[in-house]
Amino acid sequence: MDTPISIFWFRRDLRLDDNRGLYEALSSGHPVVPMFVFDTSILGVLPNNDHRVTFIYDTVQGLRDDLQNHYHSSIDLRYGTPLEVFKKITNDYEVAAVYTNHDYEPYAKDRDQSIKNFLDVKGIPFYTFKDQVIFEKEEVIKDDGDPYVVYTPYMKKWRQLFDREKDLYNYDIKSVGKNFYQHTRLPQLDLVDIGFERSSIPVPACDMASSLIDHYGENRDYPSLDATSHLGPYLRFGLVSIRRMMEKALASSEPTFMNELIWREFFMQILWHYPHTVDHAFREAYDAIPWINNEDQFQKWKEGRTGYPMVDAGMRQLNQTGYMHNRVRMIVASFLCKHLLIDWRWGERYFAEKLFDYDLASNVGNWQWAAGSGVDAAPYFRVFNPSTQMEKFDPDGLYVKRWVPEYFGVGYVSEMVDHKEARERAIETYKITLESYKS
DNA sequence: TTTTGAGTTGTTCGA
DNA sequence: GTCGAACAACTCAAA
Repeated sequence: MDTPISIFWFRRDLRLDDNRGLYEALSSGHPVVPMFVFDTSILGVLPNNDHRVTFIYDTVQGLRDDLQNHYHSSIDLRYGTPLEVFKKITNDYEVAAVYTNHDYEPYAKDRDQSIKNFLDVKGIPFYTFKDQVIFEKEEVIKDDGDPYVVYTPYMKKWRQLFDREKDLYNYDIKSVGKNFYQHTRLPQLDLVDIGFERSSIPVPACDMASSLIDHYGENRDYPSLDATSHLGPYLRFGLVSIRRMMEKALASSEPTFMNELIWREFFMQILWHYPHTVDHAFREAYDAIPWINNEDQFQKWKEGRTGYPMVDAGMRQLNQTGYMHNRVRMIVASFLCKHLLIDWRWGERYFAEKLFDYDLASNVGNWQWAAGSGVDAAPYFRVFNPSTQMEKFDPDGLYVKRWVPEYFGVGYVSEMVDHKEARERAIETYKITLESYKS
């Protein structure tokens, strides 16, 4: 084809509405070919019935339908490494420019740099935009230019900047939608074509009702109420826009929900500034902790057979649904790191395998928080008591009953470790490690 | 440079 | 059952 076109490359922004990079592409003059790459370097390590892949696949199909029905266009689906795909696609089309949105993870940064280098040689501009956060990279920093590593001052500065700028512009493509490349017939890719089969685990439905946000702070800690939004997967893959979510959060006088959105950006900027925290403690000394890393115990934790009902309920919910209530995530994480003295990276990797809303920055940030090794982390001597947590946050046992019914009947396993002993062992281990590290 | 106040989400113990 | 203090010490942010 010899008509010059622009490519819009979808990544973690799988929506047509209020998608900045897409809007910029459509406003640029050339017809826009939307494209998605099923990246073999990411897919290669996943089981062939991975539930996130099914979710992404269905979402992309939804985009395809919308493009067809509303814009007489389609989406160009590709399979391979991004570099292979760009080599091919620059032969298939006369590409005038490539548009996409910023992506901040270490892999994504390298990937985009290599694509930029490739396109540079061909003289094709590569335009990228901020879209998945309100503030990125170095936009929220201290007066001396350093990044924040404590949440509260970061949040205050974030809100200060937000109050001043409050840029919740809606990148509405209605007026430029005619600039999609007009082609309704592009080859279809089925799940089997990318080496996958359909997962039986459905994505949790998303709830952003104002009533939920208004009572977020008071209800969110009770897993049986299910009073959280399940927004995670939708934000993770960009089915919803952060600007629209922030608008909703802003409409409520209850600050807790918005704080959660700010935590997301806090951890993203931490990962941006300190990429080594992906597999190293933010606080160096904590890398010296002599983890016990008992494989059998790890297995019991994964399967939800620890003998602590709150821990087991959480792990079973995770295994069966790809989701775990936030309160319970803290409990199981604390249990793994402190009670079992198993390396937080093991837990982090397991969550990565299972969570629908898995996001590298948040997952690493929160696991390091639980382990005590991260930014603004829980102090090491703070050990969650899984029984007390159940009394406080699942007083009627409704959550536990749902996932661990035998706890109220017969056949429930006994506690794999004694709480008091495990707690003392954890505090002692941390204490000795940190003391010897100093000297 | 120095100082000061503060820091997501807890638990245990003793009064 | 309820309440407040101790836990243990450090680092960060900002004045």
